[in-house]
Order: sequence, then C-alpha cells, then structure tokens
Amino acid sequence: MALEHAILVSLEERAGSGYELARRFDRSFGFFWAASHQQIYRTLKRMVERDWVTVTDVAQEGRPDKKVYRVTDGGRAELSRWLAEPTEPVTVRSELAVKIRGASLGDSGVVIEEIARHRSHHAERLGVYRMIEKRDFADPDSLRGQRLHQYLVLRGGIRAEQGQLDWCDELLDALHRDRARGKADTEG
Amino acid sequence: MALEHAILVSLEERAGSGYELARRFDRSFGFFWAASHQQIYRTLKRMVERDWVTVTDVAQEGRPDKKVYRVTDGGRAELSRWLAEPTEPVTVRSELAVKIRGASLGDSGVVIEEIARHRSHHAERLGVYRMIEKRDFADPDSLRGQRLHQYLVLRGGIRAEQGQLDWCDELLDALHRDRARGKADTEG
DNA sequence: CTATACATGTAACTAGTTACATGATTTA
DNA sequence: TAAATCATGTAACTAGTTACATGTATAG
Repeated sequence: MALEHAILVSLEERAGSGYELARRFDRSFGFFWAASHQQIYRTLKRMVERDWVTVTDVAQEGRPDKKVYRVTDGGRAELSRWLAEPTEPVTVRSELAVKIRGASLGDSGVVIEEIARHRSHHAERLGVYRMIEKRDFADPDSLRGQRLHQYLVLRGGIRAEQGQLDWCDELLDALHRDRARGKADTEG
Repeated sequence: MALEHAILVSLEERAGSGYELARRFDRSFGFFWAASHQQIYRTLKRMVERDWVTVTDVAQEGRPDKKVYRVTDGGRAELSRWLAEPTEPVTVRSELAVKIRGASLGDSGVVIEEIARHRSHHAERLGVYRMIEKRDFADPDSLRGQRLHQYLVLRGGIRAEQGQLDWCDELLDALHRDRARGKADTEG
C-alpha cells in the first residue's frame, strides 16, 4: 500500500510529527491522498519497527511535547524500490454513479439534488486549487524539480475537479430535460 | 458503504447469481465500482440476513447449479433511503501523484516510465468506452430513463479517462523538458 | 490435454473508519 | 467560558485483498 510511501515522501520533504503529518494530509497532500490521524499514528509505529523512520522526542514550550519522525537510509531505499515498481491504476469508486444508475428505481428528484450538492463541492475545491495555482505557481514555465512536481500534482487536482464539475453539469442538464419531457407526456 | 447498494441497483436491473454479479462488476458496473467475487459472495450473505434479497436455488443443465438473488421490498426500501441520503464526494487516492511528489527524491526516469504506463492504460480504457458509446448510444438525445442513466454514467467514465490521459500528457511533456534542461545544464 | 467459462465458497490478512480518551494553551 | 489548536494514542468495527479450495463442461 501507499500510505507508508506517502508518509516517506512527506517526511523527506520535511521531517515532522504525526500531528504535523495529519495536518499535511488535511491540506496539500490531502489533495491526492487522504489519511486520518489514527491511521497515521498506527502507520508511523509500524514504520519505526521496520526501521524506515526514526523518532525523536522534542520538548516544546507552551505546547505539548512532540515526536519528530525522520526517514532513515532504509526508508529511502524502500521509497526508491517502490518508485520503480509499477502500480495498478486507481480502481474507480463513484457512489454518485451508483446513485445515477439507481435513479430509475427511486425518486430521480433526490438524485438530482445529490448531483447539485456534488457540483457545489467540486466547484469549491476547484476554486481553492485555482487560487493556489495563481498564488504559488504564477510562472509555471520556470519551475524545476520539486516545485515543478508539486505544480504538476496540483494540475492533476485541477483537471480532476474540473472534470467532475463538467460531468455534474452534463448530468443536471440531461436529467432536467428528461424530467421536463416526462412531465410534458403526462400533461398532454 | 455502497457495495450493498451497488448490488441492489444491479439486481433491480436484473436478478442474478453471485457469479453473474461478479461478471457485471468486471464489465459495465465495474466502470465505476470495483468488487471481487469474494466480496460479492460475503456481501450477498449479509444481505440475505438483512432481508434485502431472497435467494433461490436454480438447477441448470450442463452447468453447476446457481443461486439467484432477487431484491425484496425491504431491499427496495433500503435503496430508496440510501438514494435520498447525502454521500460524501469521493476521497481521491492517486498513487501516481504520490510518486510524482517523490520523483525529486529518487530516479525521475522510473517515474516517467510509470506515467507512460498509466497513459497507455487510460488510452485503452478510453478506447473501450468510446467504442461502447458509439455502438450502444448512437443517438444520445433520444435516451430516456434507465438507458439515459447508463449513458450518463458512461459519459462520466469517458470524462475521467480523458482527464487522466490529458494529465499524463502534461506530465510527460513537463518532465521531459525538465530532464532536457537538467542535461543541458550539466553539459554546459 | 489444456485453457477458459461456469459456479460457490472459506481463511487470513491489510487497510480504513468511527468512537472513545486525555490534557495543555491560546484566542474570541 | 467556550472553542480552536496542539499533541498522542487505543479499541472496535467495516471494508477490501490475497491466497486457498473444489468441481463440471466446453472449446480449441
């Protein structure tokens, strides 16, 4: 699995505590990989056992102590190994698609409402991503290395959200027209 | 979770055995929801206990007997309930994105190869979907109800694959240019 | 005679979610 | 004084994957 590897990448970019990792997975890293703090703490424990990371207790003033994790040579070796290993392309799981297929069997109105909800969600995400793109990557042609890679992942997020948004619009348009036609049929 | 609901939708479209469901999840239904036969058998068992489906043994000639599952009124009620209930939009999980973020830390060449592999995969999927679109939905404007819903879900698949494909092209272009620049730097 | 399709399952393991648990400090 | 942020965890449950297990019929 890849949570270990996502953590290795994140810790290589910058060493940090479980809490900090959880925050990263809520923000930038979470754009393409979700993980809860429970999962992260459990995984970090396993990674220490495997000697992929080391842990250091760090006392802080005015804040609880924290444990800072750092990638070891073994962790870097594992990351290299995994980077070179082919990964299966994502298995798609769209609950919305299941609901659309089920719309004929129930109330299509509630499904339309659900699509509208998803549309808002994707529009909002897209807005956030576009804002980040404008703010942090104003001149994409000049980017190199790590910064380029961060930009390209963001581009993937933008494409995915834009794609979902466009699909929602296509869905709403088609389903509204279908409903209107059904109504016209009953009324005359 | 939605595997139960995906099965309810599929069985409402047409009653069938666990094996037949597994085949559907390999083909059309699998375009937006993956499930192995082990998962399906286990879930069907649970659904019988919950009285969402009934099971009938059917003897066959020249083939092993099969168990045909049918949705009950209780199953239909559950499906209606779920259709009306808001669902969280998909949590994205892109291993490819993790690898891209990790490319700076290892050999970017192997990551480029991986992207090329994913590109082929998405190009192939897109080809299949486009073929189905042409063959089964030649006149989309005339579609209504269930057939329209099937078409719209296929459209979602096409958009998703096209989006991934375009992203792969953007990635390959940017990473190749980055590598060429790096090479130019070293050579003078 | 070999592979594929048909047909149904169990067992063990890995991954992910939800609920619970604790406690300090800072900001409104 | 209430909420948010910082900080780390356990326990129980649900979902998903991999490996194992068995057997018939048909097509090449």
